[in-house]
Amino acid sequence: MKGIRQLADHLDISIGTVSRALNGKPDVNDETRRRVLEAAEKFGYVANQAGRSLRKGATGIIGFMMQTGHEITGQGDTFFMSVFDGVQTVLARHKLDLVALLCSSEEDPDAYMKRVVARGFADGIILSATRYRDDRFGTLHKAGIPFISLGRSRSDVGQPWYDLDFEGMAETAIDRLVAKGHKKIAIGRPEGEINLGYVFEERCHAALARHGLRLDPAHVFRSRPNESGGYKLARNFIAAPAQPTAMVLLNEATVIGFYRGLEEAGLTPGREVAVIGQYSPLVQFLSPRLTCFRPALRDLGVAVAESLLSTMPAFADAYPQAPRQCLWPMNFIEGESG
Amino acid sequence: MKGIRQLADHLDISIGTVSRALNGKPDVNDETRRRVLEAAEKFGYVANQAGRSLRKGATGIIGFMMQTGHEITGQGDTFFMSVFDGVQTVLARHKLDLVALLCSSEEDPDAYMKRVVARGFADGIILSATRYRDDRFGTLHKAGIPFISLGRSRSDVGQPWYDLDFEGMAETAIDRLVAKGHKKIAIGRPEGEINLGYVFEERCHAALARHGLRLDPAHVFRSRPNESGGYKLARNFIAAPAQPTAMVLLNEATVIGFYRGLEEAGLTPGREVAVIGQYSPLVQFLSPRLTCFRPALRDLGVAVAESLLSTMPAFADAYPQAPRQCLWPMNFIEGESG
DNA sequence: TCACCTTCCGTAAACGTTTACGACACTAAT
DNA sequence: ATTAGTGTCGTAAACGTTTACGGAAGGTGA
Repeated sequence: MKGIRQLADHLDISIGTVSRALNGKPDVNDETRRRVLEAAEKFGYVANQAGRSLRKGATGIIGFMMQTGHEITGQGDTFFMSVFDGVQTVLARHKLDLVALLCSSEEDPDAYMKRVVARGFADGIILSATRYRDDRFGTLHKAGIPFISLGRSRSDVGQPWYDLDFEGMAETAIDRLVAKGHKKIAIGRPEGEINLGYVFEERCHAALARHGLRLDPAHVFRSRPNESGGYKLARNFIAAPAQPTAMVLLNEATVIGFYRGLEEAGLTPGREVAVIGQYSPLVQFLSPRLTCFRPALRDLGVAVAESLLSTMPAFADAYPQAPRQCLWPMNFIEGESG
Repeated sequence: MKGIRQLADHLDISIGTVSRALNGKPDVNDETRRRVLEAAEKFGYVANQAGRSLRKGATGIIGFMMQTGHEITGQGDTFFMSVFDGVQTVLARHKLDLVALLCSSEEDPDAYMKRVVARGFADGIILSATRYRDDRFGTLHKAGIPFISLGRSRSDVGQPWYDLDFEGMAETAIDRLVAKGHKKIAIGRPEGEINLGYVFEERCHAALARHGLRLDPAHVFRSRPNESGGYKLARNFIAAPAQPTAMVLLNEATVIGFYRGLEEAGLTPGREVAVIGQYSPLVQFLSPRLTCFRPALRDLGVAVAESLLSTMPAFADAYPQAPRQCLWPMNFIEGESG
């Protein structure tokens, strides 16, 4: 079955009617519609993507941009897969499809975004791994393509955004550590321009100030958000001046390496050193169990998708009051590590 | 800049010439081409996806199909991201783009594949998470769409495939364990219809037979390929009849839970129980370090992409001798666990 | 009977490209 | 002076849909 032409010929009606029947337009006889639907099902006919989107000016596709180098944000697969799952349940209601736009580590993300936009690849975009300065915002804004960012940036252009509440996490973690008597608290943040590092450091700084403490610049550690980054971080931590007694980390893989580094030095998380991090499925299988913060990721995906659709004229009606911005809460999970 | 029409008007030449200039066709004056390229760059013009692929009958897109539920294969993000990276370096040579086709956990993978095919979404497809029986092979084969599978299936239709050499891993692991004196060796395989479980069990069975040993059916454990699956697996392992002394696992997350389960029972990997698994970036940060098998994933991506392109008429010339099938080697890494 | 409305369907244009074809100007060879 | 060839470009058709428009057939009310 090549196209609508063949389907129409087979049914001995015009392609116009076939198209209307398939798209649920009102002006087609019930019996005719039934026949068309039946034949389409039988032959496995599905409208060609290119033809349809050329005519309609819309693709029916929502793109989720990710970078292929796997050490950008340090969010693991379960993170994205859970978010995707939530996004898809919303998109399915409108027959929209989700695809992941994979930007190679060899291509500049800003240039990649320009290409995607110019080609008219997607009707809406979800951004991740947002940087401190991020040209993708401007590109999408200028092109008038609806988008939402998972993570903020200094380059915000008034688009909707959702972000994990690392600020709340910073506050709660610091409060807890201070209450436990810690005075010299260190933090780890990802290398590079990922925006959440800035947000996190700033808020930790503020939270400590509230308690009359200061965040020693020598106690702000940058590392790649992976296991070996965490391992090196542990060595730097141990060798740091004015030895800190607690560490707040953002990333699961970093925690693994950090644990190992401590262990090799004869230190145990939760005893000599307090460690607090972000939840991932493996943290409860670490020993000692990690004290951490856990966001509801599937629900986040749902909320993000609804917020995006609420900015798209074709779907906005269905989501009259989707929040445009949100700091997504992270639940505290008490472990043994801090 | 809306389209080629506007670009042509601005340059005061015809759209045909603009198109030819942009596409590197020979019959266009050097000076004219320069002007066109310059203007296109200046205005950020990129050919519209729909128009182009409608006319050409090709999209310039290669799709990598993944399932959104994150416990299908148990391969983590670093696995796919590394493979993607390799695939993209090859695709970039031909101006092809890679996108991940995300099949929702609520949609049947076979039905999803049918939709993708009928819409004419991609020029070529890479399949992952192949099942024992997998209708996607038939769908793609009938539609005549070039594809390759990362993993085999009983539903193979003569398409190219690449697969990690779990057979070699099984042989080597079993040989090693037997040489170390183990007689009762257990294995873990993923739940469900993922094909590699079948392959792996079969080969372990054969390897043991070579040594005059048998694989006790009670020592073949099925689990979800995640941490809690591995944890439960440890409890089952410990309670198993005719207590086995060694375990061969396929998946990194499973290993984490398995370690924890053993530890809670006062058992140490590499002492009371031998454990062998698959590499992931975190295994060297486990304690004791995991004895494991490591595939070169980026290179695998390169090879897979080249094999796929070698079956596509438009690109086949560049890859005259890409292997159509390959069991991708996994390097042995000696650890402390077995 | 006529006018008017409704229901259903066919016709054809439009979406933005690529490319086969032919036209034109010029050069080179006969 | 004719022919053939080369280099460059414009024209228009085609790709597979969706949809505005109009027309035919039938029903309804005056």
